[in-house]
Amino acid sequence: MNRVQSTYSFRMGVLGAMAEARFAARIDALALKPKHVGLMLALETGGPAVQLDIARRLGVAPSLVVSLADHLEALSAIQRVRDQDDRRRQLLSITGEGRRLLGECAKLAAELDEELTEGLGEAEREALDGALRTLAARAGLPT
Amino acid sequence: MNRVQSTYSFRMGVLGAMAEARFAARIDALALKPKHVGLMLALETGGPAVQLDIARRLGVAPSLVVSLADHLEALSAIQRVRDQDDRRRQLLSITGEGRRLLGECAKLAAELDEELTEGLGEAEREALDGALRTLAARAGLPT
DNA sequence: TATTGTTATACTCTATAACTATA
DNA sequence: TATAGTTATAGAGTATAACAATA
Repeated sequence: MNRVQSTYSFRMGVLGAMAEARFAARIDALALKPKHVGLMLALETGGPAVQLDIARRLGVAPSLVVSLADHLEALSAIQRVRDQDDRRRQLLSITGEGRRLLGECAKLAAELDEELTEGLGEAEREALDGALRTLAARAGLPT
Repeated sequence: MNRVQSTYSFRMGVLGAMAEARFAARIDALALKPKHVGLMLALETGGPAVQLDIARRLGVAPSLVVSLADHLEALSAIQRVRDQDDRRRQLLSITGEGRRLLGECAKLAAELDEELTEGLGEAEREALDGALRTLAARAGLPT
């Protein structure tokens, strides 16, 4: 008989929520939430973009991008530049401070990785890494 | 240089949120949310329990257990029985209907697993399964 | 008229605090 | 007085809808 708790979906959902909660706790000191990191990451890897594009890439409502961008702009982590050819558009781009913050986040995430994968052997850890990389790429996450 | 997007924490968080959202969409037709499944699972694997214990095991507030249990009771998926030795306590236990619903959830989760791991080779899939099983056990998830 | 961004509003999820009943 | 459960209230996060500026 199949059991819910032995599916990839269930374990991934629960372990993923744990990982996100603990990552969120760590970046809280930087005044960031996971979604802010996602937005900065989209700009870093995809280059400057208008808000509606970001909303599509992140899979969130355009109105949410407004508040995320407001917050990041207040932190000087991104810039909003009005497009002179089409003045309705705001071009978002990451700043040096944004890159610095992403670096801090990377450090914290790497530390967290150590804790989270503590129970795994080296081979198991590499296998997990490989599988997650494949799935992330297939899901369209930034590489 | 370290990149956020190549950490286990980041990938796990994003992929886990995707998995949960898609699982939630599938069980919606059964009038269930992921937390309802978690509660039934706790009763199925741990046996009958009082509400405060469930709250601790699920890591949620006792008041949330009330509404989750109300809903599951209305579906006849669980039973609440007043403890005669200590009439403040309600003993929650899963019913036949609850087990049937868990079976449906398992079927839906297994189907979803197929979709989610579509891009993986057999070896990669098994490696992922092994690593997630280890991590789930270490995190105290039901086995 | 259509589109981009913004603001106003509402909904979902969940926690904290106040309350009821039992102990 | 302490504990189990419940109800009332509040906050975070996010979406939908109305709106303003520009095309």
